[in-house]
Amino acid sequence: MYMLYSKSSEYVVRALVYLAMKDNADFIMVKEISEHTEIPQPFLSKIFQDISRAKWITSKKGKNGGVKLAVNPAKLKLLDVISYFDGMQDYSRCMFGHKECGVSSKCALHNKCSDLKNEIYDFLNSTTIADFTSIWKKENKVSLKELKIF
Amino acid sequence: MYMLYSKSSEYVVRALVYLAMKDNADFIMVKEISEHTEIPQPFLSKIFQDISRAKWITSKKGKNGGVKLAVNPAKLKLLDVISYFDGMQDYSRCMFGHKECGVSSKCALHNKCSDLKNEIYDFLNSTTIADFTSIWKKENKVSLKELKIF
DNA sequence: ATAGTTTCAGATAAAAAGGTCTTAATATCT
DNA sequence: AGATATTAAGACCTTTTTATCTGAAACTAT
Ligand code: FES
Ligand code: FES
Repeated sequence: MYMLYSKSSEYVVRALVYLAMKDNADFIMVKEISEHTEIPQPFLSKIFQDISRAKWITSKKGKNGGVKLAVNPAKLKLLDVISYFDGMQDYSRCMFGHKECGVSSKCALHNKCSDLKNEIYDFLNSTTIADFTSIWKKENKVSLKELKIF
Repeated sequence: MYMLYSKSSEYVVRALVYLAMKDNADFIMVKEISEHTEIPQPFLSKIFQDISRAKWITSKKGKNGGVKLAVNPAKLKLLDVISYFDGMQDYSRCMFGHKECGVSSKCALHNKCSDLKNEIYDFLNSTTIADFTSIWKKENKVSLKELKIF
């Protein structure tokens, strides 16, 4: 199955959204996140190690330890998250690698392809982790502002 | 790097477009296709074996042998090609696998996500191999009708 | 201090994707 | 018939991705 990003990217988005929905005062155990997001725990640990290096979270060992967001989720763009794990895509490249297309002339689909790529890019570039949380928060009877994170 | 399909799918689209642009009277050597499309020859052979089973091409061994389209490229949808190699995607699933979303309530992005997925789906479902050939053909001073394929 | 808890770090393993090679079969040409 | 050309088939290899395991380090509470 192929979508726009790797499994690691999907997982980390899911995990970060979970964190963004919680009160950011306490550290949250990887185990808890793993259970709620259905991400294999050892794999999630590894992913958190990675983004800990990127300073998106802070972690604490030992009792009452866990992980906690270190950045404002409203500033964490999907594009950044995905690029961090999968590398930056070349959105100017023809989706099917026809290299003749666009050089001296264009295929009939060139503009249609570009439009689609642009929409994908814009979505990933304009969407943040925080964007996913809004309605869910309401359901949980907690609003973003009530949480006063950052 | 992650796009919407596997390398095999990308390759086969490129190869099929190349075939669709040629006079369909003769068999064309895999080697020639490999060189023009910059697909590793042994890998391309393998792919052709696959789509030969699917009856999209016919092949002939021995001198003057090669491969040739067996179906009208205007009937070969990208979605079919990609599904054949990568399996059918679940376009209803949340892109990030948040399973709570959409059940009792939706996240703020639900509609935006759905729109994007739909556009991807529509593009793949409405585009055929033949759609890529039009302008290139003109460059090569050969029109689709002149070729009289099918 | 000590015991218990939890992440850190790195090694390792399993699975999937991408790519190559070799031999056999088949067709054509002379 | 024999030589040559070309795909078929499948085994094999490599790399990347996904996932797991283990021991050490760090923190807390008692
Ligand atoms: S062939 Fe890809 S955009 Fe024209
Ligand atoms: S969380 Fe994916 S569409 Fe709402």
